[in-house]
Amino acid sequence: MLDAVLLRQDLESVVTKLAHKGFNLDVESFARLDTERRQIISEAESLKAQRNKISEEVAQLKRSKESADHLIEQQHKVGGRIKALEAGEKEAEIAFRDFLSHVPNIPHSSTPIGSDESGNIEIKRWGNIPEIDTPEDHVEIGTRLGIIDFDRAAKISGARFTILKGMGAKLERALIHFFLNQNIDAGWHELLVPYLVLQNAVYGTGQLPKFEHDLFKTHRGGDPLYLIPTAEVPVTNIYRDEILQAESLPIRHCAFTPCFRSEAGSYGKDTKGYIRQHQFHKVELVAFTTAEKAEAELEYLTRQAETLLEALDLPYMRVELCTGDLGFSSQKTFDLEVWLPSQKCYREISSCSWFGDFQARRANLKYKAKGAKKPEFLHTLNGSGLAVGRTLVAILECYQQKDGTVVVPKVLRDFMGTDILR
RNA sequence: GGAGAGAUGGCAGAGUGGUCGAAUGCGCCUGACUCGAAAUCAGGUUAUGGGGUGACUCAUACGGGGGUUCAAAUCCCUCUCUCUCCGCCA
Repeated sequence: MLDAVLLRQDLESVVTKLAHKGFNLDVESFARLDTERRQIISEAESLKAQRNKISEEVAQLKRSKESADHLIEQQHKVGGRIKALEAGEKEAEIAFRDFLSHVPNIPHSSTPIGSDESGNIEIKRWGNIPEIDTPEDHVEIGTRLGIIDFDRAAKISGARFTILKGMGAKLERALIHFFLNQNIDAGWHELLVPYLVLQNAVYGTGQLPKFEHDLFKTHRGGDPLYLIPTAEVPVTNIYRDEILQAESLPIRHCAFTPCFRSEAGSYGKDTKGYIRQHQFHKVELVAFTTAEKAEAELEYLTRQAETLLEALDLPYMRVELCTGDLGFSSQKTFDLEVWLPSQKCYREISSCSWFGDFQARRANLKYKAKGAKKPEFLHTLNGSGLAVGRTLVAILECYQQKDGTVVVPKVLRDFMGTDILR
């Protein structure tokens, strides 16, 4: 959520920046909701002040055993008006918050301006693209080796689910294990978190209210529960309603979770294979830090994800998203894309984002510097480290051999107990 | 699933209708004493929102929501969570 004060004071520049993100801010609605809210608050509060004053007088009269009937009568009327105003206040507050919660984050000043992904900027490429004359795709390889089964998965769960078998399942597990250990060794603190979360958690990271259709939803009793679309949701929310000490920052967490996405908006894209699934595995990196340290933290986090690809010797590219391709909550994002021989292009495998205080304001994540008068909102960042399924796809395709076998990346051989999948 | 007990400031823990944003202790900060430290003493120490350039001021908050009342930490309803016992279970 954006800072209402910023909008009030610098509305024009906010409008321009949001336009770069393809968002048209309704200036009139904002001004109206903002004024209405403040007016009703002022009115209600002055009445409450009056009520408190009279209550005080009543108390004094009662204490000295005098009659307070005339005052109590007066209070009756005030009480009724306060009740009405409070209802209006609540309504105005909800309307204002609802409006703001649909407004995306402002792109960072360093984010390149562009309208869609064609405006993204390549930052770097790493690794050698394997030369394969007629590459098989991971579906063919996995099916032939008997380690991936799409058909039977469809039988039990429908489209966009997959069964991994034997060495396929083990490879997925090896990657989870490898990613976690690498991240932990680099100082990221592991968390194992719930996969079902309350509504306010999904609101806190910004998937709600706008992107409800992307989420799987269930309930317990009357409370909705959402299956997490990424570990970002439970992990980012763990410090909600707390005030952290500035000296403890940055806090860096990594978490392995399954992720669940209904992806209603993406029908027709990647319908075949293991690229886009309703359920997939991911190891996520999440960092909390101060405004001053945040930009450096984005680089640090992105580098951590890159080292994982480098350790696996998978060729990748780092791309900076332009304003038009930036996610709802993000102000600056680097995507890491891995080379897929069958598609002859790079595909996203990690998205490393800096959210500024946008998520923190929604989730109420704060820190206080030593000697500071007021607590401030944290800056949050996250990125995959890495998406497990897509890494498995990249390995099958990049490490395929002419004889139909797949070489196991060096760093996974101990865990896999073999050098080659055949 | 059944029975019961709880939820108060950073922590511990008082408070059962008005003088309570809340005793007391611990912690923390500032000052005094000291060469310095400890001990001791004095003072301070929540957050959010509204108004004001500001000093400041007003409002709200005692797990969440609703109610009773002129007035609620305190009474009533409800939800959530925690703990104890029984049952069941991975």
